[in-house]
Amino acid sequence: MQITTLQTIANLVHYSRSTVSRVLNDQWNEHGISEATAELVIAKAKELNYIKNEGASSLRAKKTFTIGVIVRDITNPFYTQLVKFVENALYTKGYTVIICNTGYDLEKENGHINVLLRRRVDGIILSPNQKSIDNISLIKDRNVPLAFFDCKIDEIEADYILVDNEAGTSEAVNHLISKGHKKIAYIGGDPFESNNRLRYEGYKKSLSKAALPIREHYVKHSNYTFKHGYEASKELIRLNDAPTAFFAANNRIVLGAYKGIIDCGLHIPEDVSIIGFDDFETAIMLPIRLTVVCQPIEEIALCTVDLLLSRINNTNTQSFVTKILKTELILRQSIKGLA
Amino acid sequence: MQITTLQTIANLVHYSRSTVSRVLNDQWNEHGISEATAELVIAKAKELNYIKNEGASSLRAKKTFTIGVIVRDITNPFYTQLVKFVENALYTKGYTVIICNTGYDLEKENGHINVLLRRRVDGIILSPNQKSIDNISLIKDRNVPLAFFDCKIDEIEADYILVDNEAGTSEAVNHLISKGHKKIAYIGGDPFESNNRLRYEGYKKSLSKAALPIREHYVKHSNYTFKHGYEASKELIRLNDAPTAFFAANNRIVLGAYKGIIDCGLHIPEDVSIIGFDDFETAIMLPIRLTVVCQPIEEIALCTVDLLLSRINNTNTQSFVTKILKTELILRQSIKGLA
DNA sequence: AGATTTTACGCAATCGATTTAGTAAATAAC
DNA sequence: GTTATTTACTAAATCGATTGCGTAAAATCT
Repeated sequence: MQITTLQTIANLVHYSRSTVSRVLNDQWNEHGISEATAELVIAKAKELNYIKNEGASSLRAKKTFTIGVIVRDITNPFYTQLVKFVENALYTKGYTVIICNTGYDLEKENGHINVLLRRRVDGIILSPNQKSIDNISLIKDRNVPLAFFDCKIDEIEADYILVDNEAGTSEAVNHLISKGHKKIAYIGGDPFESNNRLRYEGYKKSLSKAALPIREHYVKHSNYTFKHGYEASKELIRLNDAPTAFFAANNRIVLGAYKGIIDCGLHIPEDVSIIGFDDFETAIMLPIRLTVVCQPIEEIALCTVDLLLSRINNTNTQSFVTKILKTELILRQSIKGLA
Repeated sequence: MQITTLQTIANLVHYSRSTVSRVLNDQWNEHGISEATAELVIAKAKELNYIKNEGASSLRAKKTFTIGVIVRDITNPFYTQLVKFVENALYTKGYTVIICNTGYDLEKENGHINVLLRRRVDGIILSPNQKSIDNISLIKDRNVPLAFFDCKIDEIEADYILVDNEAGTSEAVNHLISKGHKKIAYIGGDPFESNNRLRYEGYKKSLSKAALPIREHYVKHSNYTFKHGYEASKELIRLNDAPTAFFAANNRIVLGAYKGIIDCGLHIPEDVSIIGFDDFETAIMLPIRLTVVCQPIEEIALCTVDLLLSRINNTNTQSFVTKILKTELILRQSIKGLA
């Protein structure tokens, strides 16, 4: 049993491929094809259960209606959500998405990028990484439309959709200060990553503005992991002048810190207040619901998709854009006011 | 600036497309092409930064090295994990994955399936749904290799990779019974879904075996949501003869029930014991770590991929297979022994 | 030297859909 | 009764890579 092609239909209705193609693409009126012919073709196509071969179309059209989305850890709920919204938005616009999970592995990132290029995707969305520079240049060299979200790489000029990390963190730390906290720790991620640097800037600015000292031993950079949050919080708690509040730079760290605090036998927020960057399901599931800085994930996704599509369709001719979205402070239960 | 094709290279090195193709596919020795020619071609390809157009290859080869994976809710960590492992396994085998999230929307499922068929994917992996039957027949009608995981649909003969829901639940309920519980509630999902039916069977069998009555008001079927877990647990707690232990049929329900118990002012496990189906990150993040029935997610993913690829490559000629994997009971803190 | 084999390639069809540039036949206009 | 126009299509090139079949030229054999 052969697969039905345009030719199959053409042979059976005794018209040419061209005619069949035009009918099935709803262009028959514009090409002087009689309604009777059109109906015949459509009926035959339905009868044979014809499904167009997108690959063949793409080859001819030099457009695949496919977008690659590369994230580092799809199991991180921040990315899961992002991917979900991106997929949905692109689906609505008629695009198919190839989601690539690199697991922080540069080799795999490289492999995925090569696959996407071989498949001639119309564009790529990427949450970049300092170390990805070489991989990214593979894309830029090919002039494949590219949009970054989540994180900025200073060395690379491109379209970025970001959130205001500095202002978001400042708002969080200001909130802690307004609640009477003076000893505030910063448990951060990768010290070379732009998000972390900006969040740290926000932290420092808020402290300075309130004339509070920035104490180095209250600052724990390392990486965005549960483990780091866990260990850092334990170390901080053991200090003689232990901080009364923790700012945690992402969803993983905040969970680790939460657990670290509990495991030390302390209570949140009575003994230690905690606030995290990123909102996520578990944050409201914890017995003490976490106060967090929430990123507008859906908005990030939609903006990124819009921007990328505008590049693909050449409707946007301005030079590179960096769009910075606002975060939202969500007050819940993990912060206590000090007397 | 034109994209480099085989023709571009052929023109520059003054050999035919065939020769260039053979060289770049490492078939030059088998076709009597001299090493000098091969080297020249390879050098020129590198110089021009040639990247093969997979679409064109696919068209010719009638094989796309693409697999569609359809899940209902990619933000459910169970599916996120599954998708991650599937993607990784297929990546290793040279396949690209198109992940489709339907959000429990049959229209969207239909749309996604049509996209996958138009793209001539080599196979589809699907977590099915009673109501998906019509959509699934679109795939079966086309003879596209298909593997199901997670859930069985009795009406459809196909390859299934499942877990032993009945035994897993039985083990969980037996554990509760062994800890002295006699009043055990079942908070379930969709009563028409095979997983839920089997889990319920396991529940009933364990009770019967222990000569415990099956009390209807202890059984709350509805759907696999947080909300259902939350509400059901509250209703159960309000009963005069409230159960001492809850079995929750998935990761969402168990979280809802957990929250419901806490919100009623009760303590886990002192006042109520709870056990859930599915392990997930939050389960160990909760202050009382949840005892759960763990599904072997990676194994499910690998088995499904292996089975699907064996169908695609025709190395497996046996008729439909249903593979049932074992679950594992993970004892943590949410179950208390009754005196 | 002539026959045979080996070396080193090329031609052209093919995959399936799209599109430009036509053409034959019917109808209308003058 | 011509010419112009409209109607209703078609042929063939194209997208880029692959492959079965074929062949010229060089090398080897007898």
